[in-house]
Amino acid sequence: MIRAMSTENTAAPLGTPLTPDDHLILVDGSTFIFRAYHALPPLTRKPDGLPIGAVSGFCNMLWKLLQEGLSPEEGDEPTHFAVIFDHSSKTFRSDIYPEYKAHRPDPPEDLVPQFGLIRQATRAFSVHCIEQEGFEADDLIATYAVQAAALGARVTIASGDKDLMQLIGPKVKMIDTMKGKTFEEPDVFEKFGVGPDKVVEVQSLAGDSVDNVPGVPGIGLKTAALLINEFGDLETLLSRATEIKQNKRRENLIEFAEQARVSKQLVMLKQDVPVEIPVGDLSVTDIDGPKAVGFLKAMGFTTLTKRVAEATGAEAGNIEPDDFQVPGWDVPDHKGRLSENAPSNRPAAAQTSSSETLSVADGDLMLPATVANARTEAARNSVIDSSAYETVTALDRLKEWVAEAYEVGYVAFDTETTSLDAMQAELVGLSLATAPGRACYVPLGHVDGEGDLLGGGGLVAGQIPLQEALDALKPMLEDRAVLKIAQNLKYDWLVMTRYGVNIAPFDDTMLLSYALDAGVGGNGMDELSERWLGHKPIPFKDICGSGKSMITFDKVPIDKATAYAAEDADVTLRLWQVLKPRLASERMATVYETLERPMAPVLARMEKRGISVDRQMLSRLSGDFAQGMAALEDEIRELAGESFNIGSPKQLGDILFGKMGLPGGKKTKTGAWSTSASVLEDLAAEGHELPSRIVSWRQLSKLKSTYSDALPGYIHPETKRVHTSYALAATTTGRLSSSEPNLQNIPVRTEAGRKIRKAFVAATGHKLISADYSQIELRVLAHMADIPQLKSAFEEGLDIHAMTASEMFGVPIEDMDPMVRRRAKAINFGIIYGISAFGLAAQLGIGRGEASDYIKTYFSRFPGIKDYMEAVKKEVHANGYVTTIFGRKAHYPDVNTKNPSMRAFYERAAINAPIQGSAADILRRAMVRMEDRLTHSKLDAQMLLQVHDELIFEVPEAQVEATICLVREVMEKACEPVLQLSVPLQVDARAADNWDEAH
DNA sequence: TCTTGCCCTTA
DNA sequence: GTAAGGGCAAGAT
Repeated sequence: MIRAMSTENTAAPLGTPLTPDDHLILVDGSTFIFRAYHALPPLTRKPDGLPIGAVSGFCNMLWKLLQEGLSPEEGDEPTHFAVIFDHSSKTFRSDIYPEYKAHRPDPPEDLVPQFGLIRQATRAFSVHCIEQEGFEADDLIATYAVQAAALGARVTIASGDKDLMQLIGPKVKMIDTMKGKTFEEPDVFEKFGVGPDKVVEVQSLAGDSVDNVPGVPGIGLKTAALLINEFGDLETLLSRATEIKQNKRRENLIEFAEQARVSKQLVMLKQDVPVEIPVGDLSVTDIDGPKAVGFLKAMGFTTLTKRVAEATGAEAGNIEPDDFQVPGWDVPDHKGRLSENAPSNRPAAAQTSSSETLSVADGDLMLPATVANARTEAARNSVIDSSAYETVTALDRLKEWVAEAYEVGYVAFDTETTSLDAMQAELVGLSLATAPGRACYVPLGHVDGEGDLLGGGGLVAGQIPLQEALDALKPMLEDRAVLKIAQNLKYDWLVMTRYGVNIAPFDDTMLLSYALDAGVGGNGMDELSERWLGHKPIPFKDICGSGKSMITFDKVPIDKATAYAAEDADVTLRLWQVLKPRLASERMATVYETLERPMAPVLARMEKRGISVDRQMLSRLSGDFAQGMAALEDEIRELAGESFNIGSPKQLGDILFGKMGLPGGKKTKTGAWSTSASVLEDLAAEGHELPSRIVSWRQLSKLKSTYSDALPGYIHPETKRVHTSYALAATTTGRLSSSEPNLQNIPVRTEAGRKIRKAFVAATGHKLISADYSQIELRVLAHMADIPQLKSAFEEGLDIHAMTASEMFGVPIEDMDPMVRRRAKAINFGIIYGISAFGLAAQLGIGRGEASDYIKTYFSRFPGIKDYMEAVKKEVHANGYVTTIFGRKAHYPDVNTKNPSMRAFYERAAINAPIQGSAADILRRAMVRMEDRLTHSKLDAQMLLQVHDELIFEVPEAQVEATICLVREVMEKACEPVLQLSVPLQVDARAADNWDEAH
């Protein structure tokens, strides 16, 4: 219903003064225009080339305001309503201070022709459209607001401009419709530290860089509020400035007193504009349906036309579109010139470097940072309405969406399926978005909720047949002219490739976020949406439930599915608009384009291939482990004198440290005695039997539950292989992680553990090749910290730990005592981990003082390491992040905490990140190149797994030698050509029938 | 039924 | 001392 325009509304006759029963809404047109412009894709235009993105956004916002009003309370309908615009940029303020708003760039050229259209739109909606020469919209709003409030009427100002907050009072509130936020007196206090009556005083001191209001140098909002609260107002403060204690502040207040006074005149809104239209004349009138529809049709806003026609009862079919000329819009000329950049004419532009995309999308005149900031601002201010999406049930309609994707040049895309496991997931539907708020859901596989034995569970009627939909979508999804935008594309890529669709090219908002903000927070869609859009998307739980009662997406009613799924595409598109421009402005485009984006399809293919595991072997192992555990359990029961749950650290602690009275060592963080392996081993070394049995039992228990029992459950029913899932954006350093199952922690250290590894086997006629970097992190460290001894040791192929020991303790490398080498090895690892005496002592089982001495010795022998560590610490404290050799950033936002142990922790992490992260970058580079190199060499080897410094391939037996050779070359030259590492990279590679023997 | 703590596996 | 994922027990809900 159209409350504001309802015919029941008893509008006051013209000229009648307002009464306390009246409610005036004043819309700040300028705020609306700029937000509408930045919220929508820049290239939205009519077929004749006329840009109309801002007009569209404005109409939608105005309609929403008219339809919903401003407040949920009944009886708050406006009796008076107007949209106020700026007339021109020249006002009395530029006479006072020529620089006022002078540094503002001219409005973007594609916005200019839209100003007039937006005024027409306002009138088409039968809304008063107010502007007056010589005055800003703010002054008109101030005048009307003050007049109305003086008569006792309530006033609501719809704006995002904080300058208007000075008007807030008992009768006047402000609402930011984009943020859905209302501002009343307490909110002003929160923002300015003073009440509305003092806002002007504070602003005149603090100034405003956006409007070029100078203020007083060195005084910001906080200080200004402090001073005004102390002195009352600006004049009092200036006259008593000599009393200020802080030297600089006092001097500035005296020197810039006049500037502050000018600032006050600039920010103080004029409340006595001789308005041409009296406030009483702003009463609401009924909307003229046909008039509004005529305008909307002329603009080509089909959705809104339909809505307005429905709401007003206008017969849309019988109304001709308005026919009008836009002043200053020379159609042929602009069309011809702009079409160079028009999406339909740039098939190759879809996946370009981000700087090119920017210039195409936003005009050559805008700096990347300007675009990025504007997009961030616009995104935060936009509103997401998940009830406004379209459900596509007709093939023709789907084709129109596809056509729109071609027209725009990009489309946000998301799949809905029956499973989180991309290898098992069946397609249930997919969603598309071509502009913020413009999204749809295409249901394809929804079934009736009653999937019982009596039938039911059949496809819900009215869905496009799956194959027809895929046929309509496939060309677009594979076309290089359309950029596909997804959140975690690897998932959708895997699902779609199983339906014969190879998505390309693409952008991935999760990877954009990761390249820009690794370590800041999560990169999941819900979290990004809250962070960047201030919007919490519908939780998956609300749609499908959770736990045992969780339903698969195909059982979700289509209307609910549409709200959820289309919102995902909408949010993804909006996130892309915010994040993509930041690549250029923050110089992270290369990282994203070489280390992140290309990894998604590479990993997807690895996951799809999977690896073979020997189910029988694992089953036998489980039996063996169970036997071993049972034997140990008997012994343990005997030794403990009672039966208890060995898997419970709590019960074990009671037995060991309570009943048996053994000396407890470490405590856990909850204050309980630790029963960790190191504690138990210490007790065992003192001759206690029970702890050593526990250690053995735990080892078997771990191998059984985590590996031999669990792995067979991951064997895919059709491929008969195990398909892990790699997370590309889960670590702060740039490493991958693997889960379901985690194939990056398959045992290797113990004999029993290696039996698990033996169960990973090559297919018949094939071998597994394992190729791993030798000491890659120490090599990276030698390069980055520029340590001569380390570099020459690697150059000469020496045993690096022995060399370190020799350097530190002055012993010859030949016939070195293994204990001495072990100490040096621990120190080398410690360095990589951001060494502490505490940690080294724990590792080597020595005293803290001794460990500290080792570290001192190490630093004196390798002073470059110490310098490097200090430099990294300085960097992370100054910037909040550190970088790898290839420019990846790892953020540590909390590194400046005052908690000394937390601070030390973040510092160690920051020292480790460039080392671990650079090594991860090198692996990524090798992986991105590997497939092409294999193909070009006519090798059929398949990359299956990555374990941080190791790659596993499956290779036909006849190609083993050639493959090892090529793999080694690609890996060892992974830094080139952009970088020549100052140490050689060395790769060890072997082939065998199973992973254990290949390793 | 979900979350936290503990412990263990890898690089 | 760095970076991860996962199983199980026990406590929280």
